Amino acid sequence: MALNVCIADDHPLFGQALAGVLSSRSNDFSIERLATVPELQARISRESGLDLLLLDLHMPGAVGFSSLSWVRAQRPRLPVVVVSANTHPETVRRALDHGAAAFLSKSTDADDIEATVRQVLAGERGLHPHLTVASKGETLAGLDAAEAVASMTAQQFRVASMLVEGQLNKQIAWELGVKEATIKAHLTEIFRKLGVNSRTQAVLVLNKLMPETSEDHDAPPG
Amino acid sequence: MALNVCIADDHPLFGQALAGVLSSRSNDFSIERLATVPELQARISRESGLDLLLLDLHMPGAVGFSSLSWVRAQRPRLPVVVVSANTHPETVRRALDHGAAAFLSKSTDADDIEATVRQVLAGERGLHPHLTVASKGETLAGLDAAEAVASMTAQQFRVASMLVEGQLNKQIAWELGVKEATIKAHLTEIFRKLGVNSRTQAVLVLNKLMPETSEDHDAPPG
DNA sequence: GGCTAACTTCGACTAAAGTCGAGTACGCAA
DNA sequence: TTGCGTACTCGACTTTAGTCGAAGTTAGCC
Repeated sequence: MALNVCIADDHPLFGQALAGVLSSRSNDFSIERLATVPELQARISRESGLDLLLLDLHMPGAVGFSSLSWVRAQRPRLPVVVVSANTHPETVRRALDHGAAAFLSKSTDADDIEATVRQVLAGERGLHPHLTVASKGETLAGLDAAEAVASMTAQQFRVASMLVEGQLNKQIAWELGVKEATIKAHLTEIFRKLGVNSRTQAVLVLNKLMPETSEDHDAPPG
Repeated sequence: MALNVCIADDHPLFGQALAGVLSSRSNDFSIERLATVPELQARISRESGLDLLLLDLHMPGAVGFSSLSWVRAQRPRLPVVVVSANTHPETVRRALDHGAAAFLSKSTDADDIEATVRQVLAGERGLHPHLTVASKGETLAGLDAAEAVASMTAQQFRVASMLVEGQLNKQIAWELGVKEATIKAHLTEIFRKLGVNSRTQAVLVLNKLMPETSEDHDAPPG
């Protein structure tokens, strides 16, 4: 008996390649393809024995994990493999939190894709070994840097602002009227809050939140 | 005589599909594929008559438009078609600013891909009608840095790429198989080309030129 | 007053970054 | 061949960055 696999992806070439990988390796697979969220909704509502869904998170009409959440609610027993180009650990974790059976990077090669699909069809729930998942605790690595900035004291914020302007500790110390050792101590604390361990990494994180702070360093966060 | 087309994309399935589209429609195409920036650097440095390069912006080792800038500097007469899943008008405009001959969305279907490739090979420089370009309102300060990046040697480029990932000199040295002193010497030269005098400032300049791969567009389910 | 907690400051020390000069290797032109 | 330029490499040295422990300050609280 054939296994019914549905591929939901709006990239024609990729979807076709994905279908090709599966169909070329076995006659077991009966494959259908969808390219939009409305199509997906119609298909899922129809309830005709799907065995597996390969779901792209970024289809037209989909926002974040909305399509995954919806499918999981409609068909709790239908295994869903999320396929995404974004393999950020946080994204992977959230996909699994939302009930994905597995997570495939779009960079995965044919062999690994087939292996993952077969594992999921066999009832296994696992992660591709190449991927990493952010634990719920270490979320500060991502955009939650904003939280870190918000937790800074006024003086730390000033130091951070001058840091992302590329100033030396010596210059920052002069402007704030303290010794260089003091700036270093502030920076150590800033690094801790940002979850980094070097000035370079801190600059990279902060630069996303503070693209260009002007001359004014007197505005600590609320 | 065959047309030598090089596909640089780290997604095995997509790259394969792309190659399939071209080779299945004509015998004119001689196609090679690369999956990483180092491979690309080696191939471009080798100089053996390529007619067209299809370049994915988000390959491992590439940050932003760095790979495009570098290729354009090395081979000004080699037409480069940028292939990207990110079709934001600003991204499209900057790709063209950096010398891309055309811009293809990864959602483009086979017919349009073939048409675009043939147009570019025929010497035309145009944009896929489905795409829009951001108006040239803001002149990116990054274009100065783009020049600097373009003037970098292959090794300097590798060092710069790892620099903007927040790696220590020690780590960069280990990955490139040289002593830390060598990395420091490269960095001194990189700083000179960028017109800065510290690692922090270099990161800030390079980070504008390389606006970082879109990390996370996801929102919690609502 | 005595106590706690958060913020700030700093010195001494270790680690990393950055500069300078020099040596090697390769291609290229006279 | 010799000579020249470029890219790459490295060691020795100076400067900057970063950690750790500790102390002064302020405010609130019993």
